[in-house]
Amino acid sequence: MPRKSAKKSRKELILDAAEELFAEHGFDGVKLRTISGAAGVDVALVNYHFGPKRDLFDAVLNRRAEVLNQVRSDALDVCIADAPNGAPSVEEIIHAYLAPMGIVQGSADEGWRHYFALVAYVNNSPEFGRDVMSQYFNPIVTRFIDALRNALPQADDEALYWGYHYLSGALTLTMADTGRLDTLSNGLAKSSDVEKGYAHMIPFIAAGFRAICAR
Amino acid sequence: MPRKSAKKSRKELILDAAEELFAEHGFDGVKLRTISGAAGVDVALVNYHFGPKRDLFDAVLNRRAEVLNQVRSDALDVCIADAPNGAPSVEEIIHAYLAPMGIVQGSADEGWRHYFALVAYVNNSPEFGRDVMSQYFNPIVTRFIDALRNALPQADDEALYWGYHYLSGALTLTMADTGRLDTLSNGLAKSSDVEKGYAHMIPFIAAGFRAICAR
DNA sequence: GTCTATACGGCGATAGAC
DNA sequence: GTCTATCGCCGTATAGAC
Repeated sequence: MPRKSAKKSRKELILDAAEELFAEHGFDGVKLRTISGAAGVDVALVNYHFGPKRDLFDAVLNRRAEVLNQVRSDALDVCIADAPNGAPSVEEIIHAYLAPMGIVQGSADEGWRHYFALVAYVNNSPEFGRDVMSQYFNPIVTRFIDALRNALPQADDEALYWGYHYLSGALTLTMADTGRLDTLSNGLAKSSDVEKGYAHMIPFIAAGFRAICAR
Repeated sequence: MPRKSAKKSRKELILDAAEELFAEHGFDGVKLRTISGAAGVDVALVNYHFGPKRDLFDAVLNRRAEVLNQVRSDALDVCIADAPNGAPSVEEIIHAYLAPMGIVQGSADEGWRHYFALVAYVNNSPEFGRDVMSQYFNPIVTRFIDALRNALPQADDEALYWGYHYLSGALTLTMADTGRLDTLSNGLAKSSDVEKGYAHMIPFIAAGFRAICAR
């Protein structure tokens, strides 16, 4: 078992290539031959390791989902533990929810950036959005909504869910990193500037939650 | 030329079918044969009317883009005209930006619902997000950002663009209507309930803009 | 257990004959 | 406008080499 930067197995190389290509072109926009070519392996090896194409797609999603959930869960634990009477502010909760995005900075691994773009694709997809997102992320999202409910005592539950929906949309468009923001703003705002994207997002979303959850 | 509900031309039937299928499965997820089958015409007729597949995709986007831009532009004009000293509030501007969504209610035409889902797909796509969205919507978006700048005098321009980015993400996920919100909330919030989705969105986004544009 | 060479049945978009 | 042909490539299966 490769502990640290041991040379990657071919199985991992396939996952890396699939991750990047699925994120950029979607499930149907990628041919298995393109993936195998990018990974430098034979086409048949993909089928050997993962079976049909759809199973490869799931394997890609699966690989980092657990890590992602753990990072978020830990961040939420910490912010609850640090808060007076265990009730962190809305800002602190949103900050914890965005914590995994810090991985993308500071890490030389491009894989996470591709993975987030893939999640953005999945989240907005009518084909996969409901089932796949629910399968991997519902438990952790529910934890965050519980924390938000606690921080906003007068919140109407329906408004809370809509608020999360807006947060989810804003976040995934940012993760998709399409470059449109750059074009629109003539380079003033850069969609690749994740740090700024997330920094502005915390007060923006927190204020939104307060606005619709006040009574 | 069919003025009102004259029977649809086969060209329009093809556009209708393509609109729905592209919205649901993305560009690569749809076969021309599926489109022609759904439209009840021969495959070759698609190529005859529109040329290659990509041109059909553009034709679908094009068809309603002008109407959409006009509706938004008119709504903005009205809200500027109605406002004291021509300076509408942030809420009023967001409301105008969401105006076209009213089309989807009150209209029996399912086409608009499919079109909005298609725009959601395009907006989040790394392949099309930058160029296609800019091509069709940059002018109108710039008008709205100008209005927002006017409503938020202390606004930093970069923050303004990020704010629009979050609005865009929240809106397109709502338009994508993936049904995830229903699953997540156990049916308490319904992603098909566009009226509620947009009603909450106005105060949510307006508060967000105020928060990051205050000094 | 890992991997490669090869093959195959099917269907993709498109163009040319009519 | 329509019908038919074409050519290439798609995902997948398998037999067998390391």
